[in-house]
Amino acid sequence: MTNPPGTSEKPNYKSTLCLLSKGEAEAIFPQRANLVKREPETLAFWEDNKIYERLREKNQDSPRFILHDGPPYANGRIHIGTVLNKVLKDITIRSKALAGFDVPYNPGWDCHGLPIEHKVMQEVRAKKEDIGTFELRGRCRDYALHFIDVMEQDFKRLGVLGHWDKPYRTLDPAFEGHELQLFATLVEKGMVYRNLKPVYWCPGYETALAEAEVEYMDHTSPSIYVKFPSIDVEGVVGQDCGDPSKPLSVLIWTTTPWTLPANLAITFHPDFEYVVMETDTDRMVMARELAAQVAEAAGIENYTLHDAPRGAEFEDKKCKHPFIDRESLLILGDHVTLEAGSGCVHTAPGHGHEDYLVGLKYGLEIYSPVDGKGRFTAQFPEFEGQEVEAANPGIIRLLNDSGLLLAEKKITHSYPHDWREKKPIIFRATPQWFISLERANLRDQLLAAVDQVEWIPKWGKDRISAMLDNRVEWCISRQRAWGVPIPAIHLKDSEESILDPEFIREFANLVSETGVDVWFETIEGIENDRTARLKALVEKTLEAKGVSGEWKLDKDTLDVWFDSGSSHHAVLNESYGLSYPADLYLEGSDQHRGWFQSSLTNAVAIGAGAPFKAVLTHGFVVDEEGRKLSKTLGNYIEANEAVQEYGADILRIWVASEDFRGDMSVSKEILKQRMEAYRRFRNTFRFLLTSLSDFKPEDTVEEKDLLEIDRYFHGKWINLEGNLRNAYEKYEFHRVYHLANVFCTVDLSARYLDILKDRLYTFERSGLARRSAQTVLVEILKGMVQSLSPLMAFTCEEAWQSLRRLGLVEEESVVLSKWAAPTESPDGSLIEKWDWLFDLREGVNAAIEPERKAGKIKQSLQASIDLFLKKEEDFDRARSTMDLPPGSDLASVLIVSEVNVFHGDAEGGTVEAEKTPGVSVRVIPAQGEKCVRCWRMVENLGARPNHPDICDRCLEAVGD
RNA sequence: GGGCCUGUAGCUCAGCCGGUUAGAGCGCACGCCUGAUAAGCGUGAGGUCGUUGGUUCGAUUCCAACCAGGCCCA
Repeated sequence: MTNPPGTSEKPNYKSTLCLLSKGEAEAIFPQRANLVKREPETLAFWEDNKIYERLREKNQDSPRFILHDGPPYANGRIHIGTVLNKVLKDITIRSKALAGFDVPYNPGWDCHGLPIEHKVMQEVRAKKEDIGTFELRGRCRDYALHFIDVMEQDFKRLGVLGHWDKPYRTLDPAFEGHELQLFATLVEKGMVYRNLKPVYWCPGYETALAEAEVEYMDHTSPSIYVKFPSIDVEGVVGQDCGDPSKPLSVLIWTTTPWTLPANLAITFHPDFEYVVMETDTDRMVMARELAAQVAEAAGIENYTLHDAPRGAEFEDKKCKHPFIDRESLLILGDHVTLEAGSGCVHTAPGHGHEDYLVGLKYGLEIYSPVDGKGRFTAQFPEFEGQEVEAANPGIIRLLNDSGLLLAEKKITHSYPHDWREKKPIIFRATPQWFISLERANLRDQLLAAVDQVEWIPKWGKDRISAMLDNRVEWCISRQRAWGVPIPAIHLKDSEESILDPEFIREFANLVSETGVDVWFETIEGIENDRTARLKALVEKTLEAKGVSGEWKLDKDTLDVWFDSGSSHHAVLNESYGLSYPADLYLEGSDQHRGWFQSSLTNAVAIGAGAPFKAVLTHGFVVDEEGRKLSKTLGNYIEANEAVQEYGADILRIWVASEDFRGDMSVSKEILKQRMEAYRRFRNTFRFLLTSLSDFKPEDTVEEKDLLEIDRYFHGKWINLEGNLRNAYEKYEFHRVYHLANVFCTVDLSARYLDILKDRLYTFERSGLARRSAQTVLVEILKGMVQSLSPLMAFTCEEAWQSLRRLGLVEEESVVLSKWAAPTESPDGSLIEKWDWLFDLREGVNAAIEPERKAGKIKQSLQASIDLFLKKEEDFDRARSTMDLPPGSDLASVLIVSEVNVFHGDAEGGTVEAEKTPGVSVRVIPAQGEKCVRCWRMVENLGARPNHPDICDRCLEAVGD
């Protein structure tokens, strides 16, 4: 190369370098991600080429890994929490595929239940329409199907692989059929029973209300203190409790006098201190802390308080009901508070939730002498037919007449109202269906099953065990329209509902065939083929039982947790090409109460054992301060907006980067940081790809011939890959992210690649040194792209396609690739030596810095380094590295022009290297002239007259 | 109020069975380069390890209480 005629500038030899133009580099792998545009293209590539289906086919003979999808509720677009969950599942699927498993994944949807019914009802009411259950269900179905569609698109956009063409949905006839078959088995085994339970009840509509249909509003009620005369409380309070001639009673407080007829007990707190308040006429038991309040409310001025035992001592004593010939049992409960009342709580198990629970514990009757219209029944004859609210004054009068009313006031407080009519509602015991944890040893079986499962993290086991320990029963019936019916037959002249296993099984078959709507059609008197079949089934069943007469079908539906809790039965079978049990359930930690428990209960109850071998839970998405996300707090991140703004890969990286066992923070700031990390990964891929543009598999250099530094970085990669696989194996995805990030940033970008630039650009194109580097770079790049593909699914596919165009990989998609058998672990002493050299390099860089600040040196290539090494072994290592072939020699590693090493103490002008004790560094400006081609300072430039400005090494590369 | 969980630099994470000046990457500041360039390199400043007690010769690491937050119940 010579100067072009007429110029006086030195030639720059740039065209002799192995450098790509910007355009060439862009063609290989664009620098800018443009994820929002490019990701859909990658998606189309996967879909058009049926990559997931081919993955299944390719691995069909491999061991299976079944991740059973917990069905999200189909009532809206995805949110950041759903993103978290689905991405974790996809990372799992993709990493298991890399590990060689066959990974079937059928996404599911939970379709029934109140939120949808609610939403549809609102629309119906807004239009003032009048529709029946059947019509309502049709609209609910449309609603669910619409959102399944929307969510499917959202999930796919995140890059989630799976059988989107064969999802499972709890509204599918096949699903409902399986669910009812499972239910039949439970009935057969005698696990299902009927009992009373108080629910919110709207007397106006004569219907049960869900909690979401209840609004709390101010309401004025009577506030009364009532004396329950002692039967045997005397024995507990002892002799020194005032004048024994005064009657002793237990004092209760209530704002619903009408529930007194249903009183069966009085609840004490086991740990509170109680007293006997002695007045001029009475002795009354109450909590010490509330005594003054009671006295004030009752206008009592003269009284004495006598110590009584703590609450626990009162257990099992009895009082007389104030106006019914019945006993009231004294019992204990932690729900008693000191906020108001007397500390002795009027307990009517048929009219309150906590009363119910404590009643169950003590085996009390769930008693409720109130009918569906909110009127007293014949069980309370004095007031039969009266509406309960209207009966309050009468009951108060009754108390007053018997002298058991201590005080009466009015109180305005928050009280449940019907959300439609805004009328006060009541709590009333109604017949419900239950699965008992007590029967057939179910609880013990559940706990034993829990023991067989791997809970990740481990505390999941404690959490679910504690819940099972405390759970008495599972109420599986709901008075709703949008659900799977409980197939019970009701005889007109009977209180009973019949659950017949045979009938349920045949009904289930009918459902699998024609859908569950037939039940509701029959209730509404619609006549068609299927309702005729159902009616015939009912008749046949009744006949077989020897019963006759008019019948009706019950209107109750199954709890939606029963739906999703049946998914193992409906999905993990041949119809989906799956098998039982699943290897993994992966959901948020709230599902210990929800899906994990309902699935486990249903599975164990039918004798199938736990439906999962392992259960993995993740935390919830919160903001940077650890607070929950909310639109009103302004910390809300809209999932689809984030995908549009940053791209799915950024969200995927975010999911991977945080430890999901705790809560996961998200904010714009955090996503921006993930974007920075993404850029680093992307630029590294790009640098590697462009450095390999002239490399062919046949250029591969054998391991033994690799330059030493190349062997070192190859070894570092092998170690890292092992660690990455291990992290995936343990579901520690955040370790994958952090390990890869550090490797990319430190080992590659700051060290290896920076050092390699000289070799890749200036050395002879097909010489051993350059090919040696490329050999290792291919390995690292392929491995990185593969191992990071579960995280950055889109970008890694993009990089894989670039590798394919360069002829460096075979498989059509990174999804179809597999991890190779683990490579032999690298030479430990080599690693140790070079780790030390890189520590030394930090000392050298630190020593150069002041020179740079002083303006004596700009690029490190302008420096010459003297190293003083005290230890002989250190000296030997440095010395031998100095003499390694170009590219692997110490000067190349330090990116300086010259290195001299000395054995012994430091001389003047040196800096101690911090990380390598016993080594001192002196930095001096390198002598000689700058080679215009490789930019090193060299003393013997111009060995050949026609190339006066380049060094010997460059001469070789340039040839002539 | 109860069960389970979380709390290390601005952010995301490491810190094994308690033991020398608590680490990393990002971000930030300053500087270099212009042959990864809407890139790359170097150096540096940031932490009373949620708080308070206790155990110990010694605690971020063990125990207790408390505070803040999360999930599930109530």
